[in-house]
Amino acid sequence: MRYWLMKSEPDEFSIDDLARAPRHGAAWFGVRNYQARNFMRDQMRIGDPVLFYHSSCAQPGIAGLAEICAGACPDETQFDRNSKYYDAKATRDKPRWVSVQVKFVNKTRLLGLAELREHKALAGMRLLARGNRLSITPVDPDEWKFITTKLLK
DNA sequence: GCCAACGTTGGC
DNA sequence: GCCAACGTTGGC
Repeated sequence: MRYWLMKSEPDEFSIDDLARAPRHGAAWFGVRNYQARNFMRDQMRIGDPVLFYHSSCAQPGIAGLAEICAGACPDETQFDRNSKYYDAKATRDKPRWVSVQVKFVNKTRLLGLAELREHKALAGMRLLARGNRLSITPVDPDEWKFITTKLLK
């Protein structure tokens, strides 16, 4: 089992939106970065726990917990000419982009980016690495444990 | 809005 | 394969 952090812009899709999603969760579409895609395609498994992170907003930080509830399948938006995620080079035969299904677990207090940076135990987090822009990053088990049992209790 | 950092594209 | 130019991310 692996742990993940997934970024979402709350204006687009927030933890509250996920909480309102159906029982089978919501499709995580629109990822257009190969590294992030490969994480979804090759390493994510059903049941993997997820830190849900709000990015590009007034208060960036961890806003809740989620869980992977279905594995990678083609991201439908790549075929949709009307979508901002449309990719002319993707075909049904050779899809480029995948999405996974994510379901709500619970909302947490907003654990802000500045606060995350205060803790030595989290200094190695991929999220916090200089220049990191990846929207999906692995989280070490120790980091997961520290965040969920120390910072979010 | 600014800007640092990174990813992608495309000419050579 | 190199690398300049460009586009995007995302915190501030």
